[in-house]
Amino acid sequence: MTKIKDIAKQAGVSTATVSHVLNNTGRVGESTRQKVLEVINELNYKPNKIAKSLKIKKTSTVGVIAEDVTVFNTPDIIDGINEIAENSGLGILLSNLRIYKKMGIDFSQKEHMKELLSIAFDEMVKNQVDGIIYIGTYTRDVTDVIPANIPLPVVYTYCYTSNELDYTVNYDDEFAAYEATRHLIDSGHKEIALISGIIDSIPSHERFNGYRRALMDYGIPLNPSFVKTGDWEVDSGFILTEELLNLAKKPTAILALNDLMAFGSINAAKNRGLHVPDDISIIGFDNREFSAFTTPGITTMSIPLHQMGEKSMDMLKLLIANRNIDKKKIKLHCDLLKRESVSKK
Amino acid sequence: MTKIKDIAKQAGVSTATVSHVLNNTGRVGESTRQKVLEVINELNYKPNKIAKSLKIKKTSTVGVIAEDVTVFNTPDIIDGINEIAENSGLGILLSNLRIYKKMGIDFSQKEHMKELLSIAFDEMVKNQVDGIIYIGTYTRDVTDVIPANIPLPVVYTYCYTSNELDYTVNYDDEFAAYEATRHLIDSGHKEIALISGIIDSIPSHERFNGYRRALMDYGIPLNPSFVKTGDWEVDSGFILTEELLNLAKKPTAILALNDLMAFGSINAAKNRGLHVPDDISIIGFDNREFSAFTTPGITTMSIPLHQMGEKSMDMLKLLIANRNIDKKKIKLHCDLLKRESVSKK
DNA sequence: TTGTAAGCGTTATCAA
DNA sequence: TTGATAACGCTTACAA
Repeated sequence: MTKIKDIAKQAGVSTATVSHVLNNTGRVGESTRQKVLEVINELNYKPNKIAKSLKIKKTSTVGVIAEDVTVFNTPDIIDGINEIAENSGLGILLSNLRIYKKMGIDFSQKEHMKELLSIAFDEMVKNQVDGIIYIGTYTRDVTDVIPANIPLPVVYTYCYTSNELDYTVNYDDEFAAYEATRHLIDSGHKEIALISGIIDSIPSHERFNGYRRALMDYGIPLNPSFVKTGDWEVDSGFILTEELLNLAKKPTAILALNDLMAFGSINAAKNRGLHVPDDISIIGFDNREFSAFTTPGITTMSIPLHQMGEKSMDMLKLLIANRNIDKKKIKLHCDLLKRESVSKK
Repeated sequence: MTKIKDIAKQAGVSTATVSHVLNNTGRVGESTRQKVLEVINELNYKPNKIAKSLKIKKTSTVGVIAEDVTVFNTPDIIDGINEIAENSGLGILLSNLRIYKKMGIDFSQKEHMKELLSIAFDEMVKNQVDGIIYIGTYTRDVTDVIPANIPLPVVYTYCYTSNELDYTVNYDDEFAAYEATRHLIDSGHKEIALISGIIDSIPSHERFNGYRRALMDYGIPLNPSFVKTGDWEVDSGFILTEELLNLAKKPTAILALNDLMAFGSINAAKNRGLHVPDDISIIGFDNREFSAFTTPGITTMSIPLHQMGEKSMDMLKLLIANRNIDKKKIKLHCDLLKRESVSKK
């Protein structure tokens, strides 16, 4: 591999001079610069970033620790990170924990998880990355599972931390659910049921609050028998919708807190001979790719994944540059994506 | 940041000794080893891999250049790469070209593309990765767009190269189409139409061959009016299926060469009042996530993405270790995934 | 078994 | 405007 010394020799200058033309550190005569550039080109020289990093104590690469790249939210977040990184000359060192593959969504294996995270963060430190972005797979509190004393700036996205000093980028669950509910109300619905995810999850909680607040704002009493608790999976959407449809007073619309359950919900309605949305409107959450392909297509809340990646990277850049950050916790808005599963009442 | 020198001083030994216990380079007394380990732990020392890499001229990280991480095939391939890398202590430096975002599937912008690739590969070289895996977004020949003289081992996956010295990992399009067609034949169909992708694409070509060979093997004459050329998008599946259904002699089954067109095809059939699969069977290709959520679920050929990642990484490891490789071109088999869009005739 | 010291390819200080 | 050289943190002869 050709190195700076070779260039220097060939061009008849010192390594210092070569380094200066390479980095535009100024103070080098035009003719010398031309000569050096020429030789660099001729020998097809590529500067060794490892050596440079060692010297300047900065790698210009950021670590991205993803709990699982195969989960639907992750690729778009990474894409957003990339968009900013690319424009800033930053590289991405990717660590894929493969958590979903290794332990499903059973986050109770805290010790195992702690171990994995500890290794992943250590690896980033050893590789001297300038900062780290952590991408969760399900929005939840990761505080008791992340290592203590990480000697680098970290931004957490698609997950929370209970430390108010941590930097996080998320979307606004409460507001999104409010908007979803409001869309149903705007469409003339008053009997609006809710199919929630597992009860002790942050999104379930927040989204329920949004649902309730929307009903209140529009003077619609919350009917407890309209609130069902599922487990985020298709089957629970199906089963709970059947329960809802067995009620003496049936809902005219259902807010399912994710697209998977919305899909189950649609199937249950169809199964009862009901037409969606003519007989009953159903709205989902997440804007999973498949929700454009169901019959009918699912009206849903779209999570700003790409933007979450961008914001995370923006934040991390500021942290790396040691600049002041006004807001440590960012919440982005979701967009209502209208398809065919909701109609006017 | 604490370094080897600090450990040495604190433990009262030389840096050489510390290095030896760190790397198990043997020849160090048990009591000294214990003492050193103790100090390392106490000072929470993390070896600087940059310095190490510079010295040993090996980074133990591989570069992954993905044309677009948001395209459906890429995350699973990366996951496969990761599984092997993780077990081998290899890091992943990720370069996301974002090609789909930047130029759609218009691969005619060769010059722009060449430029992007040249930068990406150069960046990997500068970062001294030990080898590179290139992940395409659509199976095609990338020969005239990849840089010349890459001074590192490279494995190409989900794309081809016309250089017989290059290493590639792909799936067997011809065989997969053969299997798909055979499944239709096994189900009693004889009037089997084909909706192909754009004509000058490798998968279209190969899959057509598989379709033809299956018909031949089972003594079914190929009916030219049953062969339609689409563009991989939903709409073309819809339109071409309408054409097929307007034929005097209609097919009883359709092989759509991707799930998107299969979806369009199903919609066209439904639109004509036909029931899928009772009136007409439709089989897709790719096993996109959404194909489990359509009505009916799409029977399709599942691409071994994860395994492609694994094989690519296996191959790259051998190349890095300078070991002999018997097969430069690997083709993996796809699996038939039965859902509800095909029935016995 | 342990220590000394050169060197990996850069950058940057200081002197010329 | 240019060059000589120490230093970044580690590994690894080689010597003790």
